[in-house]
Amino acid sequence: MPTTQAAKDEIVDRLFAVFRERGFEGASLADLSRATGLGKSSLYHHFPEGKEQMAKAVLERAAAVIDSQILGPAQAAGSLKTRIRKIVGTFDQMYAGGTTPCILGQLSSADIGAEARQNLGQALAHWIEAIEKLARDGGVSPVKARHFAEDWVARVQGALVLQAATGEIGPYRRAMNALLDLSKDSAAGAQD
Amino acid sequence: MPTTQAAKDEIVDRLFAVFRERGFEGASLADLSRATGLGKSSLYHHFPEGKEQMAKAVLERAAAVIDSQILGPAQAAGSLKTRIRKIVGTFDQMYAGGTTPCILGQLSSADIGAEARQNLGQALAHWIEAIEKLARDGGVSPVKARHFAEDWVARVQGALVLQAATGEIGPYRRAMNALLDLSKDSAAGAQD
DNA sequence: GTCTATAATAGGATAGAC
DNA sequence: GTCTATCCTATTATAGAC
Repeated sequence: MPTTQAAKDEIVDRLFAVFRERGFEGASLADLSRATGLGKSSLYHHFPEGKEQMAKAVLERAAAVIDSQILGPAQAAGSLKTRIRKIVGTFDQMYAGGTTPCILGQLSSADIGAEARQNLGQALAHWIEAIEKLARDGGVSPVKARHFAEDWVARVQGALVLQAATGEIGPYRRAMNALLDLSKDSAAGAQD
Repeated sequence: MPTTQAAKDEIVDRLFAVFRERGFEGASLADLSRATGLGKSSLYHHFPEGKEQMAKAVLERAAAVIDSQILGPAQAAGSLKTRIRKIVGTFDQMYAGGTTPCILGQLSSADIGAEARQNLGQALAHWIEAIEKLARDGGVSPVKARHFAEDWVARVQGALVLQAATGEIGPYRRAMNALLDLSKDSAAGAQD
């Protein structure tokens, strides 16, 4: 593999952006070629199985980012408030303050193949796990923390849908605030 | 217009189902032709501007359904509890108990043209308005009712995204329960 | 590892008969 | 109002030179 990992990562990043904006069916090879600066044939050199393999790589990357930027920080040492602030900052970057779609939502109902679908599921599962950890550390009971996490992730996904449809970012902002509230709630500092 | 309105409605319903399951780019003319039982040329007879016009018709229908089945009942006479129960029942039908995508979410980031996009925005706006009314009748302050409504609609949209990705319907069910809770909350029967 | 060129096919759309 | 036949373009994908 003469190509450096960094160069490959760069390619995947560009593909990531296209799939995120246009979805799977909406992203043509011409789009992907333009975004990466590579000819179609070069794309097939890197991804012999075509678009499905590109989507798989993009979702692998998404899962890796969630593990390192969300789940990792959620489980790290430090005060709950500090961890949550860091994570909210990461979301704001990922979603450009709530103005950019989520790759997971965009590909959630597309024909991306079984392997890519598994990456998608894992990324979502780890995201939920991270929020669940934060809620538990905020003193929420195990069952409620699990539900809070699932519901909060749904809320973010939906907020991004509303943004795409109407341009409004209020729902996204309030979702982020609801996460920040975890460090202010209930019987102060229950577990942390 | 020799075609009966009922027949046209039937066609739009079939198109509706295809766009809902496959999205705009994912729905090919072949898919739409198969689902309606009409040849491509017949589809163009009904919708001379092609797919965009079909999407527009489908979203007009979605807006009409929301007006008559959600916003209407929300503003109707009757106890808050009864109205909410009826509306939740309608959602459960629309989304097959949370197992079917929402046409509004599916088309929210697609290239559907300005007119169709306006129908989409109106459908969402009326949906939010309906929930806002319910929240107000449940005794929630105006500002909070507005936020509750936007956030709840986002939550439902996101719950359907999660369902598509993972098959889980818990988030959808809990969202419906959160609406039902409006008639159980706070200073009993504040406004209703 | 990237390119130009070229298939091969699917997709959107139209013409014209019935 | 629907059909068959056809068109044209975009799209996915491959071959082979550099």
